[in-house]
Amino acid sequence: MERVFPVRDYDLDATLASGQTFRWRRDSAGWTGIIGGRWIRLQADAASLTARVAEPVTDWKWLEDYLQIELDLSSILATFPDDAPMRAAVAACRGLRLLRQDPWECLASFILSSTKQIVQIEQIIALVCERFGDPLIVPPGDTPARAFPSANRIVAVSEADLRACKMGFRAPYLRATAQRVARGEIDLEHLRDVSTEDARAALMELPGVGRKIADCVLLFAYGFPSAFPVDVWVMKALRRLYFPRRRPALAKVHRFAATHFGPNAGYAQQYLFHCIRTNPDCLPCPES
DNA sequence: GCCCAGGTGAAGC
DNA sequence: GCTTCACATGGG
Repeated sequence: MERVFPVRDYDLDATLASGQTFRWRRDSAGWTGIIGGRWIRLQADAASLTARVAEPVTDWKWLEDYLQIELDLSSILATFPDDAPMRAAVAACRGLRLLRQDPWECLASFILSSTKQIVQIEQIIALVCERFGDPLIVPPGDTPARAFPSANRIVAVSEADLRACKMGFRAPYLRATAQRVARGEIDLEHLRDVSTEDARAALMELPGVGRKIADCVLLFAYGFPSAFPVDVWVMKALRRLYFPRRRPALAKVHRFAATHFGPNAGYAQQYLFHCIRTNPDCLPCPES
C-alpha cells in the first residue's frame, strides 16, 4: 500500500541521516525504517514524499506526526538569528527537519550514544533489535525486520547479553533505566504535558541520562523546541563561531544558546550539528 | 601505538 | 560551583 504526501522544504536524506534517529537504511529503493511497529519505505521526490507500508493503513496520522509533514519549516527558520553562521547552516542543509520519535526508543538509543560515533550507535542498536525485538510484517521478499525492544523486554535481558551487543559500560545504564520505565517509576507519556524544565529534570533522574541525553529526548521525541543538546560537535561549532579563542563552560554555552538562538534553539542546533559534521568547512570561521 | 566519538557519574577541590 | 577520571569499543 502506498501514499503520496506533498511537501515543501523537506530534505529526507539530511533528516534521516542527521544523528537524531539510528535505524533507517538507505538503498536504491529509498529509506527503509520502522515507525510504531510498522515497516515503512520512504522515497523523496522534488515536491513529495511517497510512503509504502507492508499492511493496509487507513489513518496516516502516525506518519504525519513522526515526519512532521504539516510543519511550516519557513516559520521555524525565520526565528533563527540573522547572523553569518546560521545563514550558512541553513543554506547548507535547508529542508532538514526534526522528527517526532517514540520516547522510549529515543531515550534508550541516546543512552547508548555516549562517546560513540553515529555509525557505531547504529550498529549497537541494530544488534539489540535483531536479538531482542519482536519480528514485524514486511512486504513479501523484503529483508526481515524487528521492532525496537520494549523496556519490559530489556529488563528481561541479562547485562551480559546486553554487553554482547557491544554497548560496553552503557549496558547497566540501559537496563536500570528500562527497570524504572517498566515499573512505572517514570511515565514517559506524561512528560508530554509538563514544562520543558520539569520534563528535563525527570529524565535526568534516570541512570545514564545527563543534560545532553535529556535534551536529545526532549527535542527528538517530545518536540520541546528550546531543548539544546550540546555534544562535542555542537561545542566545537559554538566555540569556533561564537567564542573564538575561549573555552566556555557548558553552563555558559547553555545560557548563550537560550538567549541567542531564539524559541527554536533546538532546531538551530540540529542545523549546526549536521553542517559541521558533514562538512567541517561549511560554517564561516570568524578569524583564523 | 595514538586520539576521538551526539556523555555520565563519582570523587576531589 | 568546577575539573578530572574511569567507563567499553571501534574508526581513522
